[in-house]
Amino acid sequence: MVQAKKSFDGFFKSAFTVDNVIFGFDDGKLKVLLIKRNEEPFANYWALPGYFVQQHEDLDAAAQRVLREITGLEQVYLEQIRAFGSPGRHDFGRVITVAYYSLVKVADFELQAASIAQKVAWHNLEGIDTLAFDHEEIVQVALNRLKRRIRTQPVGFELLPPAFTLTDLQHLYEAVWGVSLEKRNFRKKILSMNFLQDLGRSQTGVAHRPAKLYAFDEDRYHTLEEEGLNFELKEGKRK
Amino acid sequence: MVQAKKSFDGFFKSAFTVDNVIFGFDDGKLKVLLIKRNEEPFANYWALPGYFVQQHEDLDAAAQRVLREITGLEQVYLEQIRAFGSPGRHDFGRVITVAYYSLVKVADFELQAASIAQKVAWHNLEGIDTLAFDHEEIVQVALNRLKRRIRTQPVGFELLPPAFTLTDLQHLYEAVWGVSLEKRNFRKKILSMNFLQDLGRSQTGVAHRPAKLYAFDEDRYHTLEEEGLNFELKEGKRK
DNA sequence: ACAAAAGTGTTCGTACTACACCCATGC
DNA sequence: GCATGGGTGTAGTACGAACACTTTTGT
Repeated sequence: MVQAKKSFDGFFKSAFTVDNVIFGFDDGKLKVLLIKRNEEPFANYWALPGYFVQQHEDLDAAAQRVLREITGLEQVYLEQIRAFGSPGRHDFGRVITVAYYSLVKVADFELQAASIAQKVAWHNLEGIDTLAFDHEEIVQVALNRLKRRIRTQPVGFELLPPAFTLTDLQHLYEAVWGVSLEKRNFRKKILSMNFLQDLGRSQTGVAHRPAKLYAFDEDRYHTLEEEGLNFELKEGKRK
Repeated sequence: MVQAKKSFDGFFKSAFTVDNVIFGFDDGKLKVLLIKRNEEPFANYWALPGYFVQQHEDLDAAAQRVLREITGLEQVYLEQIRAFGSPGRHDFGRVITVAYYSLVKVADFELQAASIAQKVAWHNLEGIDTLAFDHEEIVQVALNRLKRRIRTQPVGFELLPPAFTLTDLQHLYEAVWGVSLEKRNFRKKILSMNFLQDLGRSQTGVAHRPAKLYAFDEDRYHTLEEEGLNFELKEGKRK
């Protein structure tokens, strides 16, 4: 066995990292959390938070660690996107990265610069230009994944505060898909699925009729799902 | 820079492999191509075809190479699933694998045992029990991906011969989804999308009314897609 | 003539689309 | 009282679901 391993030694010269596309939703816009690197390569470039995976660390755990270091958050939506591994994507040698995306509630934490970063900041998705490594591509792929996921899985709520209005939810879908949706139909569709809990409270301090607040009832959703509900929204065609 | 790299040397001790879930469709059943390993670890186990990625090789290219070695095929549908990387999934050290799946036409090639394999054979998806490494999990994830993909992308045709009948196509969907579909509705839906080309020929030598043969018109599909067609089939509820 | 699969048309209900007006609050 | 977004009902349409019989071939 040790004999067998010997002949494969030549392959054990690579490293891998995880990179995390952390999405947030604030001010009606979809955001991504980026760090300004202070290490080579790509020092002073904006980049996705990520780091090398430890020798005995699970990939998911590594992604979670990166998330925790930057946000302090533990229990958030986290899903692997895929691996990116062009040779030559990293100066130090062969490094493939396993990309993840997570959905967080922006209000839940204060940004904190980690050891790898000089700065941490939310960026609007449109305004993103040159990022370190192949991170622009990763962000694109992450966004496409998110667009599809929120169509058929109730993950949008991960980006909203625990109590939100239907309009908040609609704006979220509009921001992610880049479309505008018809208010009445959107509300009917969402409410007909019956997994939103009317909190019996309303907004306060707004200069117009205050909107009702709702919460996503996860238990109820799972019950309905067992019973054959299939969550699915249409993107519509309007720009 | 060399200085900078030095401190990261500890991370460059890993290897990665690609593993390929090669799907085929034959005899009305969905199949997976497996090899019987002749090397440690897991010698004599059935496994997904896969191998170490070369130091300067692109991931997609590595997956293609594995496919070519076993099937001789080059231009086939190939898509990355994701990375699997529990520590301890490989005896030789830290090895993560990047899994791919491909869709091939069974009739297009003769199976040939590669250097890594004693035997190569198609296996029915149900009959799969113990595989090497975490390959059972990978097959499951691949199957789930395929189930979703064929709902909204015209990839099913990759599994069928260039000329096929509507019943062939229906059986394919039924096999992948594990449901039975209603013939008239299925045909109406498919034909209404207008991207199947009626070849003007029919089956021969069957002991019943011969079925018309169709081909998937890829150019036409792309045109229609630009114009806003959205391909989508429903799984239905019937078992 | 019989077996075996191909092929087809209609009805019904559901769910999406489009659209315009009144309501509650802050200033 | 005015500006601002919250909230609702209805009619038309399109699409999916269900369903049974005739047609063509080989044996």
